Amino acid sequence: MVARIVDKDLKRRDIARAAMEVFSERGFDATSMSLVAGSAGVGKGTIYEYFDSKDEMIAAAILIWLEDIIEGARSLSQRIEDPELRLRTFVSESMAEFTRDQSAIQTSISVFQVVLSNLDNSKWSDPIQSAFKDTWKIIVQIIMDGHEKGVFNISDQGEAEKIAINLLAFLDGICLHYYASGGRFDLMTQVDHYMKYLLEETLK
Amino acid sequence: MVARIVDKDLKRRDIARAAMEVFSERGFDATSMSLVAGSAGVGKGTIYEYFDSKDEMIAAAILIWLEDIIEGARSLSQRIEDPELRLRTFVSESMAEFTRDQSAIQTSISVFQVVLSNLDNSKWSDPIQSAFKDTWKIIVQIIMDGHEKGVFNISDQGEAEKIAINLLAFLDGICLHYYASGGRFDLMTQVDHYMKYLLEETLK
DNA sequence: CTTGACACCGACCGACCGGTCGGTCATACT
DNA sequence: AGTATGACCGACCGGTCGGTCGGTGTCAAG
Repeated sequence: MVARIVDKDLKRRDIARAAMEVFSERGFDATSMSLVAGSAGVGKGTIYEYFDSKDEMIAAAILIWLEDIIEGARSLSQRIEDPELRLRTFVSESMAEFTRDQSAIQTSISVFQVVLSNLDNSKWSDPIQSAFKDTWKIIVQIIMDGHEKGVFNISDQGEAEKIAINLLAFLDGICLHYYASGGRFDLMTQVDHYMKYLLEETLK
Repeated sequence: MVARIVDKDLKRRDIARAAMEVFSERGFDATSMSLVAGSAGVGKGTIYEYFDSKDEMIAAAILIWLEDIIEGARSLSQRIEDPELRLRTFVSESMAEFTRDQSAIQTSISVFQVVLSNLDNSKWSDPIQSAFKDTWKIIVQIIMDGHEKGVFNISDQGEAEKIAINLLAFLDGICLHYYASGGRFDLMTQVDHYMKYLLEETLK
């Protein structure tokens, strides 16, 4: 009765991963589903066995991609006791993907494109927005933890939340500029510059 | 002999302005040329009397839009002697467009989409990149001027350049996050927070 | 071997879009 | 009035893309 059973969820992730790769190379709108199918090594029809539409697919792919990065950075930094080093680690680990190879930045550009262009369709963008919010919460948590340990000097949680927003904004902005400028400056130098003043001045 | 002569350049700007409005509402790829034509109150064919292609049009529209903002902020801030206030004014005036109404932010999202997705075609993105670079140069100039006047304390021009890159990255990033979050925080509060530490700590 | 459930596929379809082009209209010169 | 010219237009075309659907291969149970 039961024919061959494949791990639906695993295959979904495999296709999503391949899709992210092509989308990041050519951009969302410029990438056809046939191309995604070819890159994933499946037929176009098969994709629609695993995803409802092109939009749903890219949204799912982005979510998987984000979760991987955030979870990686979170789990790695959480093992560190010193709040200052923990914050540094979380930031540098979040950026590690981007310093390793250019294509990750192109991927994040696609993410922005999709999140921003499909904003009206909250069905897809809500989970992605909530992934961004998770990152924000982690940073606030790290700062508040450092505050309780007496390492970071801030007035209240509201201050920590503002700092976290600005840090995230800066990180996204610097990636964007790095990419838009064609890599004409050193990414990590700029991040270090920001972190230096954040840790040595703002949080002291 | 000579029939009716219209101001080609003026009309080009009018169409470009209308185009920017539609693109910012629906996104670049999702906006057809017919729609642009309708919004600009001209026929589709007429658009091609003033622009070579859809790409060329959005690139020109972006350039016009950027130049307006930068020139406005530059001319207004340049009349101010005090370097600190001049920098504050340049920043707040650059952001003024965005605080006035949401649609400007949507517009800037379109800008990013286009600049980033068409990067390989340097023909269109070069002038836009150079407009970004102009803004960067203005900020560096303001900081260096303040340094020479003994108001800003920095080590060298390299430091000023790093600060300018980070400031620009932050401004772009915060606009993006503001839009992506659906306006869930106060834009100018966050900008003030950044400027406060920039002026009171980093540049002191 | 037969059967049937299931994963998989790619030819096909209809909608849409960027760009063109032949023609119209208004103007201004003769 | 006649006519030349530039501005304007929208029906049309070639091509593309997201999504569908009927069919094929395969594996396991009977």
